[in-house]
Amino acid sequence: MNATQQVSRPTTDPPIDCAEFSAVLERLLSAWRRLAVPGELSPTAAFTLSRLARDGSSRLTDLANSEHVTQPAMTQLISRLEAQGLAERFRDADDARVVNVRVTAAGETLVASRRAARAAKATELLAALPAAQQAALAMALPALEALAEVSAR
Amino acid sequence: MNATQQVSRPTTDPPIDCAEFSAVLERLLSAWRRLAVPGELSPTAAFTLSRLARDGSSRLTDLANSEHVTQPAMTQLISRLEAQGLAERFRDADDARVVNVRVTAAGETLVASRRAARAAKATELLAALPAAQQAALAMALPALEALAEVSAR
DNA sequence: TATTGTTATACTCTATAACTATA
DNA sequence: TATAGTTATAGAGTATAACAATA
Repeated sequence: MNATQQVSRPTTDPPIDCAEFSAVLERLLSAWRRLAVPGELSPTAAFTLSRLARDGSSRLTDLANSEHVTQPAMTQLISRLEAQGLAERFRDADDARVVNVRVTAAGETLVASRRAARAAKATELLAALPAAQQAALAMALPALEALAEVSAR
Repeated sequence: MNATQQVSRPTTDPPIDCAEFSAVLERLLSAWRRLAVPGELSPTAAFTLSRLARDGSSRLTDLANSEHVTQPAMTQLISRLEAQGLAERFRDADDARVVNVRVTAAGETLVASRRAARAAKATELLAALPAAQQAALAMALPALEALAEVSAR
């Protein structure tokens, strides 16, 4: 039967154990959750604000979809962020039904400080790894970036 | 002053941009969070159950600490998992105050099916990357694993 | 007296359903 | 009539404080 011979996949034999990769990512996510800056922001709020800071303003509905929460939940989340002075609504010029959201200066400051805090933790954790593993991560950085990109849909 | 010469770090010059790495990881985790298997389990419940399945039984207090929730919150979470037949309490032989928790067979089944679902998603997403990037991720897998390990404290 | 866990209570966040305004 | 968003209400999950049992 020649089952040992890969059939019609020239060079694309699975070079990576997807289940293993998925499991590792889950553990990383679990760990990340724990070193999240406590207090101030809920996970969804943090990701939403971070996204607004990264990608610019966005429609309320789009935010709801991309964070996988309902429209009413996002309405309330944005209201909370607005009350905290971290984000603000503005009407759409073309369609009066639409509500756009953008981060405020205070929001950007907060996002930046949270990022800095996480980067500091990351520095500390990465320093605990042997140089070879650090190098492997450095080499995989573009791939991780690409994966985040394709996963963001 | 010779500031350009690294002082006492022979070969461990930062081989990786920690801020960049942290930012990418944040995006990746944000995306990963959304493709979590929906419904049934809260994030904390899922992580707790997954941990029990991976590392074996654990004290209630340790679970609370490792998931960064309070003891009462973990008490209730375990009660919920117990009511769903996914985990169970058992008393400690040495110390009658202690409550240990373990996953049930049903719990293991659920964890396994969730893992499989995520692995399937991972397979799909990874397949969208060029072979070179897949290879880079495969090479970085042990390092990611080690990072998850050191982050778990 | 300290530690382990539970119960009581209140608050935050989210979902579903019903509603308003605009297209 | 469909779409964008809000309001109303209820439920899940968590925290703080007070408590019970054991060490």
